[in-house]
Amino acid sequence: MALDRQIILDQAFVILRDDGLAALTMRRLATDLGVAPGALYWHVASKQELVASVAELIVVRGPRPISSTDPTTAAHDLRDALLAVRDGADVVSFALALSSDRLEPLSRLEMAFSQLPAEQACWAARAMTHYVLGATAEEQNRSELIRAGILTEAQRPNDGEAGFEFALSRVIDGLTRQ
Amino acid sequence: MALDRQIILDQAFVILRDDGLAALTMRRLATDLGVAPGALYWHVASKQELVASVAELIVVRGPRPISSTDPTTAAHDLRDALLAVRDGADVVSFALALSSDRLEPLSRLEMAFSQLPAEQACWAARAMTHYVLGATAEEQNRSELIRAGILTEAQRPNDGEAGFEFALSRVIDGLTRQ
DNA sequence: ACCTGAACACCGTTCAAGT
DNA sequence: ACCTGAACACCGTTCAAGT
Repeated sequence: MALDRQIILDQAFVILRDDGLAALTMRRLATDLGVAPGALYWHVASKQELVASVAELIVVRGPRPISSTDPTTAAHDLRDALLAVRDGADVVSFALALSSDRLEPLSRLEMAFSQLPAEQACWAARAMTHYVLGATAEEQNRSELIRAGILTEAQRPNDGEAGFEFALSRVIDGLTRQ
Repeated sequence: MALDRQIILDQAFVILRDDGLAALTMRRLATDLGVAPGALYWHVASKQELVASVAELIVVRGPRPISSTDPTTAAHDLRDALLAVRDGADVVSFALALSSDRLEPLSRLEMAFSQLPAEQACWAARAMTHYVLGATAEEQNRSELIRAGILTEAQRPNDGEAGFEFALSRVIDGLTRQ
């Protein structure tokens, strides 16, 4: 009882945030909710659909709402939202292919490039999203591998922050120049 | 018999190229090679390590070797190598976090930005790689979802090629400008 | 309408035992 | 040294049957 779609999504978000994608199984989710695994399928079509919905939560519940006016701010907002959840970038990457429309904070992102013709603004927003997702995914995947004892802390390139800032400003410069 | 590491990697590459990441299981691989699943573990440490090694093959066996002089050419070379294998972008993305050193065609990519100071050249090469990986992964994931009947052909944004070209030239402009 | 119990068809990995 | 057989501890998903 008391089981509904929203409760399932909330708990899935918590599992992902705290324990990562490998821990987000239908069985673990069911156990946490005190229910049989099959019960979930009354409220959710499949694990794929569930993960896509959790991706929406990641992007919506970030530390700051994603700016729709300034590209640099928006990129940082997105990045911080991804970093707040383990494997956040991988999850949002996947959801982007499945249902880019439903990730509305990301589709609104083209408004930050409104100085460009509409079509180019869309392309620019997507390119910036791909860059942020790619860079953040590499970082997070590395963190997971370190946590699993497969990589050592020393193998992490310590340029992380500075490299991201440098490339981000250059990429945005290129995308917005006339 | 006649089983060795290279034969395993070759067959894994073929499975991935033709049938995608979901089909690349240790059991399918063993069956194709006419061997018991356990036998693979004499030659390969884990599935993770195997997939990382296959990522190397993807990048090395592309239609054209990846240019180490011109960024635009290099980006297209990389993209075409990824597109030649189902789920190629996802696999290389993962391998990048695990062992960026071993993907030598990608680490050589910073030579295409040798006009920049060494540190910035490295950052620029990585940023371009992240962009190409992100853009290609979205495309390929969408293809997989269409093949699975979850998405329809109509839901694919038809701007694909033009959007990639536009953003790529802008991104490279930004990364290489003084 | 909503959930349980139990099954189906899979996974990656390990390891004694064989050759 | 290299492989088999068989198991272990999992998966996602389905579906009759219960309430």
